[in-house]
Amino acid sequence: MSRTRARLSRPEKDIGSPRAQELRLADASRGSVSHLTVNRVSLYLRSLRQLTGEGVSRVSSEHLSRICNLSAAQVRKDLAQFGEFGVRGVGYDVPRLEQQLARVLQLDRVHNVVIYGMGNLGTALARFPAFNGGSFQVVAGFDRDPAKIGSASSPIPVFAPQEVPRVVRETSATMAILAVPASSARAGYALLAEAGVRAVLNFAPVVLPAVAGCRVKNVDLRVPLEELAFYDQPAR
Amino acid sequence: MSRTRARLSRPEKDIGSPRAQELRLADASRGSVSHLTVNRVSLYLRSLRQLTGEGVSRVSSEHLSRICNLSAAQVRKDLAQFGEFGVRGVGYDVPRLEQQLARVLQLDRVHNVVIYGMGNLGTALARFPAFNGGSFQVVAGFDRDPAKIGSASSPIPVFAPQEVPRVVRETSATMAILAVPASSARAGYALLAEAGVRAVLNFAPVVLPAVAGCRVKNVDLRVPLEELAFYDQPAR
DNA sequence: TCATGTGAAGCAGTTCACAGCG
DNA sequence: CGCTGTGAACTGCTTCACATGA
Repeated sequence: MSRTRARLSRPEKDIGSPRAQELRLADASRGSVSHLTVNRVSLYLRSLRQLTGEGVSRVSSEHLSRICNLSAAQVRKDLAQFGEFGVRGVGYDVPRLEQQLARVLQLDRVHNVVIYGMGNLGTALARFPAFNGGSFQVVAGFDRDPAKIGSASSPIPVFAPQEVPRVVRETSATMAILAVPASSARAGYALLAEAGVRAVLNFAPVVLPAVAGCRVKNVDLRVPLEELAFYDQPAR
Repeated sequence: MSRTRARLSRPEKDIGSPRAQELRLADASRGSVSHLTVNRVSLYLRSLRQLTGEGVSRVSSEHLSRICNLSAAQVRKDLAQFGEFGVRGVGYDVPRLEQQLARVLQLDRVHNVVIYGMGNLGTALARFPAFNGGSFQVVAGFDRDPAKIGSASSPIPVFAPQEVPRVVRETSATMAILAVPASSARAGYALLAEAGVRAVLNFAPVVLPAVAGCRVKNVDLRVPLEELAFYDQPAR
C-alpha cells in the first residue's frame, strides 16, 4: 500500500516511495504518539516474544488483545500508528511484527544505562535481568558512600558522583536510573543531564520537572501500592 | 457546607447531617474515582509530608500544583472529589489535608504485605523502606527454592508456596507483591487470591486478568524504560 | 479581596462499525 | 469470507472561567 509519508496533509497516492515496508514512524514525529500507546506497544512486544517461544507464527488483533486484556480495536489502532503491519483477512506475522515493534521502540540497538544511587533498590536493578541483556545494558553505578565505590559488592563498577561526566562519556551511556532519596534526586538529575544523559528513570519520590534535552519518567513504587490500598474495601 | 451524601441525585440543602468534616468518600463509591486521580492523591500526600517537614502550614492549590508539575485546577478538582478540605481565599491547612488524604488512601491503618518470589527484586522490595513502616508492613515471603526458606539471608521469614494459606491467615495479610518470572505469575496470583489476599502488585511481565475479590496492578519495570528508549532521538 | 469549588467547554483516548482488501 | 485499517461516535479526563464564600 506504500503509504510512507504525510497521510493527513497529502492524501495522494505517493508512488515511487522506496520501501512499502518502511515504518510510518520515520516521518511522523515521535512526539505525536501518546505515551499510553507506547506503553501498550511494550506489552504487545512482550506478548509476541512469548508467542514466538511457543512456536506461534500468526496472530490476530483479537488474539493479542486477549493476552493484553484490551480491546481488539485498541490493538489495531495502536499498531496502525506505526505502519501497516497486518494482512487483511489473515492477521499479523508474529516474528515480523516482533521485529517491527522492537524497531519502533528502538530496542533494535543497545542502550547503555548508569545507575545513580547504589543502595538497596539501585543494586537490585543493576542485577535485574530485563535491564541487562537484550536492549539495555547497565554499565556503571554511582554512589556518594565511599564504602560502595569499586567493584567488590556490586555486579557493576561503582564510582563517586563527581565521576559522572567522565564515566558517562567513556561508556556512551544515554540513559540513567535514579535510585537515591528524594533529597538528592534533583541534584542527581541535573548532574546526569549535564553529563549528556538523554533519559532518566526516576525512582525517587519527587516529581522532577524535565530539563531540556533530558527526559524524565517518574516511577515511585509507592504510588501503585497506595492505589491498591485505596481500593481495598474497609469492610472486613 | 455539610454535603455528606447524594450530590447529584439530591441537590437539596441536606441540613442536620452529623459532621460537616466527614469525607465525601464515605458515600461516593470508591469505584467511581479514576485511578489517575488516586495516583495524584499519592503525590499530593507525599508533597504535604515534605511541606510538613519544612514547617509549612498552609498551601494553595497553585503551590501544590507546582510541586507536582500539574495545573492548579487539576489539584482542586481532585481534592474536591473527596470533600471540601480548603478555605476559600486562604488555601489548605497542610497537616489537616495530609491527615485527610491519608484517610482517603486508607493509609491511616497498617496493611500487612507478603512477597511471593524472593529473588533479586523480591528481596530488595522486602527491605524497601516505603514498604516497611508507616502504612505497609512486609510480614512474610514465599519462594519455591528450599535454599531460600527460613530467616537467614532475608529480612523477613520465608516459606514454601504451599504455606501461603496458613501464613496469609495467621499474619492477616491483605496485600501481596508478586515478584516471580512470568511463567509462575498466574499460578501465584491464583494461590494468593484463593488464600484471601485482596490486592496484588504484580512485577512479573504478564498482564494478569483480575480475579473476583482480588485486585491486581501490573507494574512491569521494563515498560517505563522502553518508553524512554522510544522517545530517545536516534539522531546522535 | 483572594483562592476554593464547580459547571461548561475543550481535548484526548477508546470503542464502534464498516469499508477495503488479501 | 475474514480480519485489518480507519473515520465517526462516544466516553472520560483536563482546563477554563467564574460564582461562591471566608
